Amino acid sequence: MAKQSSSVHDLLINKASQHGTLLQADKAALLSLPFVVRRFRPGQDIVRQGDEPDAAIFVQSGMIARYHTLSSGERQYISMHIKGDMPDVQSLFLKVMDHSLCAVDDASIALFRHDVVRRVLVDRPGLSFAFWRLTLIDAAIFRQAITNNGSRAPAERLAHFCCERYTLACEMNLAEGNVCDLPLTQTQLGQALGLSHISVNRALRKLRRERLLDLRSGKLEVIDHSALVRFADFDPSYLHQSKDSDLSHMAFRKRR
Amino acid sequence: MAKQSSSVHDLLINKASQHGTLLQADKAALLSLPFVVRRFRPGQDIVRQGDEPDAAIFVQSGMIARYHTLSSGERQYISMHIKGDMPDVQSLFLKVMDHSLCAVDDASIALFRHDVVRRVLVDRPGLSFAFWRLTLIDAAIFRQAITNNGSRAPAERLAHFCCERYTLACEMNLAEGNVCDLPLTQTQLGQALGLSHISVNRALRKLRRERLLDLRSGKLEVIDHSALVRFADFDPSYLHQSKDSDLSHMAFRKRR
DNA sequence: CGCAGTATTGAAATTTCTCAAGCCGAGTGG
DNA sequence: CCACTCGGCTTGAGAAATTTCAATACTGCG
Repeated sequence: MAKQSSSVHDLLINKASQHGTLLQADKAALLSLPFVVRRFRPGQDIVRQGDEPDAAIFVQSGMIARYHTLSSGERQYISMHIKGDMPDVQSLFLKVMDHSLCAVDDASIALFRHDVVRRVLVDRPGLSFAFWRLTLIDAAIFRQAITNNGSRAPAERLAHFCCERYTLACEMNLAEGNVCDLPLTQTQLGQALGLSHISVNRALRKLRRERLLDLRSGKLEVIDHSALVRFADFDPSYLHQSKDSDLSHMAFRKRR
Repeated sequence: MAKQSSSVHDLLINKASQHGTLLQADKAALLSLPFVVRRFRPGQDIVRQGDEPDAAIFVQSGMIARYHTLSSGERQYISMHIKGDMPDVQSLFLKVMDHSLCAVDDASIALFRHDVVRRVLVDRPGLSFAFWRLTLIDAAIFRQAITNNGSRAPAERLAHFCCERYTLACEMNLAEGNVCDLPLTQTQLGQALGLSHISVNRALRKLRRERLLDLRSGKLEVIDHSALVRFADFDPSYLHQSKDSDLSHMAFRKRR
């Protein structure tokens, strides 16, 4: 399904196809979208809270993160994004950024101008629905983060986060065996999970000792997947990976 | 702008108009949507995690809440919704519910069948964009909840939550002076904010003593708004209340 | 080789939670 | 009209968890 293609357009079409039923004209419209590629260094900001970007971001490689900055200067990471994600579709409709985006490691981003994308979406409901669905899945992931950070003890919380990251990496064929990239420092994990970096370290030690997972040098190794899922109380259905809403019956062709 | 109208259709049109530029045909399409009204008692579930609803929910009155149920049975509230909210647009595109919805107090809900709504959205990009925008604001609120629950001390956290609820109530003309409904018990507040009900009580005591707000018998009174906002580090821009993305230039009319 | 950033660990300080008990107020039934 | 009950609120005190502080290792890169 997600074949190894270096082309941004192919990636985009694959991603949209996973979340809607695309007509040939939809795919052609995507292929017609111009973009520019930019590279970012670890920690570098891509857009900042308060900005009014005029382009949508598509991740080609690497990991990027959303985060909030509190008035105290403290940082809270909101979500992580990898190849194939469009973490900034919202800026198509919400002019002012309410959060920032930064590169976590070396990342390559394709930028699609908002006006061009909007023009395509007006005429192509099939594409609108596919991208809309992607933003809804994003929202489902936010909801899980609320629950995870609010209701689970440190080790369970970290385990749940790792389950999610591993599952999403697998979906994009980015895992090699039971290992995938997770280039976050323990401090950053703490800022994502609402824990001190010390607690992250101790949670991690526990997960290692119980032989559930290992996480070092930016690589996550899932040692015992089923035990890990059980420990973390991880139910992947919120990721809505199966195209569970079959919209193919919809009369996309019917226009006047 | 939001005039006192008892009609669900008027409410719906007002809401959509606040988030997009609607053509006459868009409004007519909304008016043509059939719905049924249902009433719910406090605590009653509207849809449950795992359900596959065939209708979207529009809140006519009262407060309803999203929540997750953990395998331990513990409950985590995700978000609250009042008159004019459509907390379940996502089920148009994500078949299986990843969370539940329940009534917090007595609530009246209008139900719009998915197939009918989808049919309208296919032909009316202006409506799609308006509702899409609403789901994106929902997502922005989730992001704030992650940050609020992850980064703020109990009193600040509760204060921020109250700021948000009060601001949203004002937006819908549901506040009388500096008072609005907030019919949550301290236990429920704890389940929303990731705190024990004891901590909620102590946070509340602090906010009362400092004369920032009062909250009792389901009513929130904002005593010193500017001091409260400062204390909570509340910046309402994430609510995107001003229609900050002006899409009116878009060629909605251009169809073939 | 050495530096800077990251990881690890212990121990003290603090926060938050749990447990337990009493209070208050609305609704009920004698 | 009053006693009763139930759920929610309030408070204190001890227990438990988490954070902070501090010091030491480790690692990759120039």
